[in-house]
Amino acid sequence: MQLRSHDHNKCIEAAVNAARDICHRRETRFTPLRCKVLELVWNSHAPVSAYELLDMLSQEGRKRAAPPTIYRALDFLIEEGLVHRLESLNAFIGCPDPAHKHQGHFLICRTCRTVTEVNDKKLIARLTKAARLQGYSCETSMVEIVGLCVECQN
Amino acid sequence: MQLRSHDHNKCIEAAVNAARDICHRRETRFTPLRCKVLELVWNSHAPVSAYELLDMLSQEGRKRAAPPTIYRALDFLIEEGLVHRLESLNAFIGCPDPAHKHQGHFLICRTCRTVTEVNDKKLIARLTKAARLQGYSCETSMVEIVGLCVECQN
DNA sequence: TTTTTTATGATATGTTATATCTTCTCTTTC
DNA sequence: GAAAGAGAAGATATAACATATCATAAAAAA
Ligand SMILES: [Zn+2]
Ligand SMILES: [Zn+2]
Ligand SMILES: [Zn+2]
Ligand SMILES: [Zn+2]
Repeated sequence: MQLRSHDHNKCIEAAVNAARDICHRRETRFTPLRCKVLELVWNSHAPVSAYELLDMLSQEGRKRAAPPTIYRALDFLIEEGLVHRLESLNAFIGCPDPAHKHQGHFLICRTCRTVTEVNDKKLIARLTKAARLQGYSCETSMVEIVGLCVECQN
Repeated sequence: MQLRSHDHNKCIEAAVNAARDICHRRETRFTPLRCKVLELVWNSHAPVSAYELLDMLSQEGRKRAAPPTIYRALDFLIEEGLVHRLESLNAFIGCPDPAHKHQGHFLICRTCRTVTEVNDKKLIARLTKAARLQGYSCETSMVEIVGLCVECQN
């Protein structure tokens, strides 16, 4: 999914609506703070750090929040599969397909920082196999591929 | 490569000898400090953090070193492919095959913390393909798989 | 030897994340 | 509706991870 020009408000709205729906079905609490943080995460298709989110939250008219505020909200959103953490960037990004829980795998453009989530069955199969060949089980897998996106290759 | 009982001094010695050799061929400087840090990284087959290395270094009779000391040594060792960084653990581990530079992929046991490096051709091929399917190039890839090692499955 | 380069030491600070205790809010029970 | 309980958010402090910058030392080059 590339950025190009698109109505990003729709992206945000869709993400929030999906989240509300999912949490309602699971009977977990999609509170105003958690909703606000999810919106902020979805401010762009680029990953955002916890402290950037804190700054954004402060500029929303609220009084300055402390780090635990944002980390707790992120913990919830990650637990519900609404947000993923990018280990190599210490940053967070909204999941475009939160309905079914999964471990996200990511393509990161080193130039424009756009991140695309992939869900490649054959890749997952190969990860499992590579582990099994060494006698390991594969419970979760973190995959972050850095390269150039379509746009930046030109 | 599993741990079980083995003569770990041989592991350390082999790693240091290989490093000395590689740096000599490349005409890069395998200084006493860098050698010491490599030895400390190889103290076990589990990942070790930068600050743990600092503590270990202090207990070697040297006066307390400052963080840049260890980070600079690690930067060198990583650049030379002698050590890899585990992004999801903020930790470092010795490379068992430093002769040929490569991006390491890792199996991490969530119980005993043992880490095994894998170099799976088919996995690398699939990572490249998954990226290309989205129009991305694949320059480097971080793969960290968490599960249980052979020992811990029993 | 003098100059230049590279490595290390030292100090300060920046960035990311968590522990802990308190307060608030909402729900349940009486 | 009041009391009790559970979960969320606020507040404060601190831990854990990492880098910028300038000074000094050691090694290599001229
Ligand atoms: Zn968008
Ligand atoms: Zn996802
Ligand atoms: Zn060993
Ligand atoms: Zn390796």
